[in-house]
Amino acid sequence: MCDFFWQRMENDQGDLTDIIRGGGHTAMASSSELSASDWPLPTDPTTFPPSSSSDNFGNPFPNFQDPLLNDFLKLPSEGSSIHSGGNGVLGQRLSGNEQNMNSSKPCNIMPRVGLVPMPPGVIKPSPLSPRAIRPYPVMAGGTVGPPSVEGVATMQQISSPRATSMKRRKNQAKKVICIPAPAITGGGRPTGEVVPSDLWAWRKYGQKPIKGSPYPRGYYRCSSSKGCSARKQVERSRTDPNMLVITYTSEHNHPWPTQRNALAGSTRSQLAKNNSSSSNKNLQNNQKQQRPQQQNEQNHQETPKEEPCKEITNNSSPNINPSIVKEEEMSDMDKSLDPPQDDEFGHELLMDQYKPMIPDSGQPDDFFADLQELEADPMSLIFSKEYMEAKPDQEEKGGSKCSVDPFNMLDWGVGGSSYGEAKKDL
DNA sequence: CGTTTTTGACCTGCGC
DNA sequence: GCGCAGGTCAAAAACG
Repeated sequence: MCDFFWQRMENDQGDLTDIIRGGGHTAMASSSELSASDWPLPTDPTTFPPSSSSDNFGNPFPNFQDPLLNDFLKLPSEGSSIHSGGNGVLGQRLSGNEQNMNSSKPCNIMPRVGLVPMPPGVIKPSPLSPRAIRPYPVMAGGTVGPPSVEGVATMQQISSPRATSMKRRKNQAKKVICIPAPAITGGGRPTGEVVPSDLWAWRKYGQKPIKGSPYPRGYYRCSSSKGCSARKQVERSRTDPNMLVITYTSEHNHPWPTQRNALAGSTRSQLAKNNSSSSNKNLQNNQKQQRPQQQNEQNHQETPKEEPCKEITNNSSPNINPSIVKEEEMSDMDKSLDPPQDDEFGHELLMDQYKPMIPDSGQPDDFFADLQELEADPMSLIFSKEYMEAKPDQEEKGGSKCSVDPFNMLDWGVGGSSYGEAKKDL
């Protein structure tokens, strides 16, 4: 399965632009605060080791091997990642991200994944941007740089990193993922701030309005590891606000979820959002000018990475249609792996798949245990919540198969979000 | 104290 | 060569 993907990657020399689209965006378009963590994004945690072959180099995510990821990246049933026909999304050029959105909404069970090859020969060099690395002396020398990233050293040796990075900027291998985005509610203004979180810790380092798009694009850098050059851009589809276009660039050069001790900043907004409604603290926060706008928005749509867990935890996820979820997993997860036989939400499945995959993550044994605990409810809960909110829309929209999609993501979500959550807690 | 988010400025690539 | 657009930097502010 993922093999296919990887193969393709190799074939294409990694110069791929992969577009993975989350299905049923419309459904997801709930007004709820979809937490970032709700979105399982590709993570290449586990195998991050330098094992990556040179072939993968061009591939921003050569190391992706974790089940979740694989699943995430898994190709449509046909297994043809590039097929442009199926979902309106597939086979479309990256440059036209948005265009992807335009196309009809995928209604098949595995519509979410679409892969688009980048022009061959484009990225052989290194997807890494020297510039990106610049801040990290360690890597700058090209000596300590992430072993897995061959190009890193190379890139770094280039003088005028910035210039270099720029040159490669456009040619840089990217992986584009389209997922249903939290709806912009309450006339919320497009901020592009709704960023799904994945297993990695991302730090936002910039935001820019994109011409032609009412939604700004957020630039995120992996903060899990200082030397990590992994980056991602998050923006809403101009054509379909309900869709989030996440573009991953470069790869993580460190073992997965390095502890994210820095909750300080990250949690801030989330908590604020969370509590904003109820706690005194919130009042304070609200009163504080601190990103008032954002908070407001976030309350509705933003990505409270941990929020979901906390708030939703209590809600059992009756709303989630297990069958749906399962279906999802069957379609995705299963394809690559054994049939999910897990709890209703397939948590176990994910967990199982995950654990083994994270050999040297350096995470404590109880790491997963904790994750599982966190995992148990949160995700499903989150989604359930989402689902509830989204449901109306779905029905309104005709209850097409897509309507169910919100949960198509569940399979990833379960893994991704929960892990993300867990990570944070760790 | 360490980290994140925000945001204006800077730099570069690209098209004309 | 110029201007635009995109990507990144870095300082300030805020949070736990």
